[in-house]
Amino acid sequence: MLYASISKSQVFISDPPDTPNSFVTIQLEKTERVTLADVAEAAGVSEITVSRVVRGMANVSPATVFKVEEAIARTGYVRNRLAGAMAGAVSNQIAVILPSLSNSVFADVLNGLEVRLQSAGFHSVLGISNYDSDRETKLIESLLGWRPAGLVIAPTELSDRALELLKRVRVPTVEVMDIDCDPVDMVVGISHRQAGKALAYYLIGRGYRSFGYVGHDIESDHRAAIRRDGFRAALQENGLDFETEATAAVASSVPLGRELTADLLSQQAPRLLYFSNDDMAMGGLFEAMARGLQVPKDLAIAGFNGLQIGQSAPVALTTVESHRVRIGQRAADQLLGRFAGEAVDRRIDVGFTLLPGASA
Amino acid sequence: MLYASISKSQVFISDPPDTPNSFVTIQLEKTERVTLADVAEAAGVSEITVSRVVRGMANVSPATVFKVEEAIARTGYVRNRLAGAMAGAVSNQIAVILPSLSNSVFADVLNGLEVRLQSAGFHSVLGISNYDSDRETKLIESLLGWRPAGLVIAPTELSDRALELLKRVRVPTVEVMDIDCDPVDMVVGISHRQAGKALAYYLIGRGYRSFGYVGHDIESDHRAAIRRDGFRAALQENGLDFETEATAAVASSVPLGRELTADLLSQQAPRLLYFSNDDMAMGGLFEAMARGLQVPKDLAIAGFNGLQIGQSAPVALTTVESHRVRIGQRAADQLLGRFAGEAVDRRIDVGFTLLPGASA
DNA sequence: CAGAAAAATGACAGCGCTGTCAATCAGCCG
DNA sequence: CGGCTGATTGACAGCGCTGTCATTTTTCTG
Repeated sequence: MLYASISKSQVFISDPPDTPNSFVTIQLEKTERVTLADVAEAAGVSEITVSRVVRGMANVSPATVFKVEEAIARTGYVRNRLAGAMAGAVSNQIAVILPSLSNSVFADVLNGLEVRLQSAGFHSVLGISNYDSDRETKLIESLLGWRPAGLVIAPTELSDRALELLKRVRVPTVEVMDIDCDPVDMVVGISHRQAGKALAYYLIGRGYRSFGYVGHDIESDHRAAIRRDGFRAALQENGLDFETEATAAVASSVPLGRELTADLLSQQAPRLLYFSNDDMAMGGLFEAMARGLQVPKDLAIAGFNGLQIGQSAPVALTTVESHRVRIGQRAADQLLGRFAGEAVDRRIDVGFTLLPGASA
Repeated sequence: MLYASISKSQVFISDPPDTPNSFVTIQLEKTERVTLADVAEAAGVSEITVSRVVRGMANVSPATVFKVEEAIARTGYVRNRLAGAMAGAVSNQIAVILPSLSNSVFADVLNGLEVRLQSAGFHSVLGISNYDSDRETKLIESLLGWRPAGLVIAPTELSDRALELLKRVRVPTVEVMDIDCDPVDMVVGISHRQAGKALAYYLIGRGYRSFGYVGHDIESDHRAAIRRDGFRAALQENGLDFETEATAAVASSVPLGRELTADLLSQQAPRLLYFSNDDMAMGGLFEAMARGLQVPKDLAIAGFNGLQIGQSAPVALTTVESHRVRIGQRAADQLLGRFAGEAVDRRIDVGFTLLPGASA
């Protein structure tokens, strides 16, 4: 029994029956891989001319462009960027390393990046570090192997080896998210410490004096830790501190926020709960609602990120908008500016926005 | 004024003051680009031997491996995969094309993909089609230019040109999300039509007879359209239909769900609202709560996707879990299986799971 | 310990494209 | 109509690596 697959390039053979189906690739045409040379011959011009047409360079006559484009269509040529990048032209790939995609935060950053990069003809090559410094280093090494035009990274903790790699493979690099650091090259983000402090000042100004903290895995998510430190510093400036803390060494999530809030509420709870982010805060809000508590009268809630869903909740979340999409966009702009030879700032603070909701 | 940047490779010059800062790259060492040949010389072996060590091939003696690794460390060699891929070894890049990243649905799929691909040593190269068939085609062309080892696509509408490209650049391809189609090569997902029908059957079985639909841009999101068609087909089998519909030609979001629900509720509303997805349904839930309506007594709500947040809401959402992360993982597994020469199924149905919540 | 098998290592030829610089051609002047 | 300028076009030499096959070295066997 022998039947061709739809792609016409493969055939599955199920005989002999005692062995599992084997997979065979069949040579269909002799003209398998169409190269520049094939197109050049078909068009009656030289390879380099075809190359110029493919790259959209200006110095080719309209008549020749027409001939070549026709030949490309006729031969079914597909540009090989591998060879192009090798031969000296730069890559249009940008390495992007993020800690996680489970949380919408980094998906937002990636989204912002993609919007800008794609319209400028670049592609992202992705790596997920999972908040693991070793993995981050491995990813940098592996991704730099493709000699990307640029690198965007939401760093976990750049190892010495990582810094060494970045130095060797000179590549424009943008660190994103937190600007409270000494960047290797460029950095785009906000000050998470200031974001934490600003929210605390606001809440103290609103009259709150009793605070609790509900957080996820602060060990790995150091930016969440910095926000908490900032918040706490502002409290301490006013002779206050967190009365209680509920944390768990796992990733943030709505159910985790709900669970930890439930734990806290079973004891005597503080007047206001500061959550490590909006996902957690939504969990807290839901738990309060489920218990029939009035927010903010019985329990006040504050988060971080300014997720859309928090702003649409029946009781809008008091939080800090972290402009994640904008961070991605600005990071892309930094790279594009650098490619264009412009002088760009090393440090871009996109700023955060306090969103005074109804929840605190 | 002249100060060196941290990367040691660049210098910012702010003089003369009337021109913007200019950016100058300085050649630091003559041994700029370390190649296999450099390492080979340093280790006293041939290039091909270094290549074997770098690629972790088995047929090199431990003593040689040691020598070479030492030389690599000493010279600071960084593997150039561009050249490697060119010279015949296959790429470790997988092209991934998704319609959007604004919605967590595709971020989840990407997350599932990354988990599997990364642990097998592959990277994703990303493209966002924005539900635009032309852009999708352009992306396919551009990404295939990198001769990736595989392609994963959540198709919008594969154009003839796209199919032609896929045929020419023979690349294992997995279409993801909806399996109600004739795949080019492989497909992994669920039947959105059946998902729509299943939910409708369940709700009819629960006694509901009055239905309304609240949806986002069905024109571009054809999978949402298919779910709606399936839902409606089940209604019609029972002599029912949507009594009202509220849709808007923009992307789905919680605020949109809330807004459209508010519009509907200002008229006489149906007993149950079926939302195009969970984001929209959360908006509906929030609007109902904000109005003090009892869910499901006053208004029943059903969605699609099984987002975590919906399951943590005070009134858990009745919805259909679409196993998005699993779709990503299985898609990766399909590719990895194909690379390993295994015979893999052309169609993988990961199945959906009805989540009977409290909202309907 | 000879001889065969297995393991380790290397020489060589490209992969497909583009940067560089030279060659050719068309347009235009006096 | 010769000579000059600028626009087109092309020849050539790699980019850095790996597949193939040959060669050398080591290990094993009777």
